[in-house]
Amino acid sequence: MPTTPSPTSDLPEPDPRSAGSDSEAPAFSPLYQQIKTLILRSLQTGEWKPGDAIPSEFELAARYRVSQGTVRKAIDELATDNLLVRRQGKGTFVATHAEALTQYRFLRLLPDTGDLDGQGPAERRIIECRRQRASAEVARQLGGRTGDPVLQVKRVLSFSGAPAILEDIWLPGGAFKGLTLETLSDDTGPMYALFEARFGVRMVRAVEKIKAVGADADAARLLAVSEGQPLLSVERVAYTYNDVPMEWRRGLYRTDGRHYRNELS
Amino acid sequence: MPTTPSPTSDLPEPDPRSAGSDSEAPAFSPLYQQIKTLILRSLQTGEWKPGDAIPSEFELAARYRVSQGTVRKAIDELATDNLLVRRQGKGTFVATHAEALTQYRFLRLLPDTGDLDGQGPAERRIIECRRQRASAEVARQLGGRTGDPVLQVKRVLSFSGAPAILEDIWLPGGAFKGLTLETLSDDTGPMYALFEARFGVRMVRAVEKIKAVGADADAARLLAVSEGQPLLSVERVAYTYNDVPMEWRRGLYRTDGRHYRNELS
DNA sequence: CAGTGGTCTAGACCACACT
DNA sequence: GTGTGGTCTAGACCACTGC
Repeated sequence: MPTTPSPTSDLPEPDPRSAGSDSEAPAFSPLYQQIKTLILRSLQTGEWKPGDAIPSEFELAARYRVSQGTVRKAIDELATDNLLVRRQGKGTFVATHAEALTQYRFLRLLPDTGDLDGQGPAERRIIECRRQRASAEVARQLGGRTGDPVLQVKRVLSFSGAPAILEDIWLPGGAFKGLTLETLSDDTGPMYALFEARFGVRMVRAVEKIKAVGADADAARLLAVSEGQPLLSVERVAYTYNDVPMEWRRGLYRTDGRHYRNELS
Repeated sequence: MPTTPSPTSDLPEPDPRSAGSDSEAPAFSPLYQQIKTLILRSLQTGEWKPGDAIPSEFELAARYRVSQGTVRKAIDELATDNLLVRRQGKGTFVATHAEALTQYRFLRLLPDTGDLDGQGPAERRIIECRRQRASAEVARQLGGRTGDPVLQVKRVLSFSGAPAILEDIWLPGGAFKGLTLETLSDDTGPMYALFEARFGVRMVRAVEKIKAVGADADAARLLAVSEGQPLLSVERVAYTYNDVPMEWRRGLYRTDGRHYRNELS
């Protein structure tokens, strides 16, 4: 952490409270919301990277010229959104997929028996990894245009030797320059952790559409089931900061002996 | 709202701050957590019912002999858990399933096309409604004992005349005395709203296990699909306040033209 | 010990709803 | 206007971490 306090140029925004004139409709926004936006911007630009400690609440308060309590409220909300992690006595850190506790946070497939998590990390087998042009469908999901360069990865995940998940993954080519079959094969650990470490892309949020489908010939072969067997189809769009889509994937899950767990509230 | 301030007997707990003695390990718990527990208790006992306004923050502060800010923090957390709803200028209200915005909050089946919600309310057809003894499985899910009285409801939900969901629902008999086929048939609107209004049971949280299965003969007939067609199996345990299980249900969803939507974060 | 986040308070003022 | 929740501040003190 720098010991020198931030210069005032760190505060491009004028003090919103000075806009005390009774003008028209200034679209009131609470200070802490604005602070939240500023912190988000620093996350997005990579000023603070996943795993890093961000400046202390008092430092940020000085930098943004607000009280510590206001910074606190902003951080509170970012922490409940899982963008930041607070650790008492140590500091506040940028959340990451590279920690034991938050690993596989987006993988909801669990064994039916036993309350424990997913029987250790899965074995990965890459079926395909190639660069190509986005189809209309892929482009739409990734918020790009048909023909944009994209990277397709197809892989099978197995638990204790038994194939369980077949995934087709599309990534925007620009953000993942240099991602190759070797990069993926050499890596152990969650794919999203690799994305953070190598490409500075942190997945923050995802939306899934789930259906029951019958296995087609390809899926049946790769998942070692008979054609037509019911599989869970899980379509996911994953987003980085500020709701920018960065991945589209379709998974086919075998759910004999396993289930997709979801919590409603 | 009562105009008389609460007597001190409303505060059975001694002021936790007076425990200043350097005793062993007092299991430190923040004041606002304790307030949260007290509020939860009033929700559980029905002192404040779904839809009711709870006392203002200042009233509660006086009642619990803490500052308004501390009550606020307690309410904040209960509000983010969807147990309470804040409405600026009006008050804080006990959350309910009987409002347009929170209706069908636990029903995640949406049409594939169109971003709008579930094509209007579903048509309900009750197939079965009978009292019986809990099987070992049902008893385990409801936290009771084999042989306990339970109520089973079996029904089909249709959208625009097309059957989409087949549900088997088990409820603890004690809490739902007087629930009959007529009660269910006469009611329009969400089942969980009926539970609140008639039995004072508010569903707060639920856990679902999702699988892909093939339709059996019964399901095929009731959902108008061919036997073996892939269906989404959604097993749910729903809880009231304080994680008391109050419902176990298994749904079979047709997912041709619809999907189960889930958000990860 | 110093530095960090966590709790609690008290008071001022703003925004919104109702009457 | 009155009463509600919503924001912001300033300061005191507690709890945890690591030197």
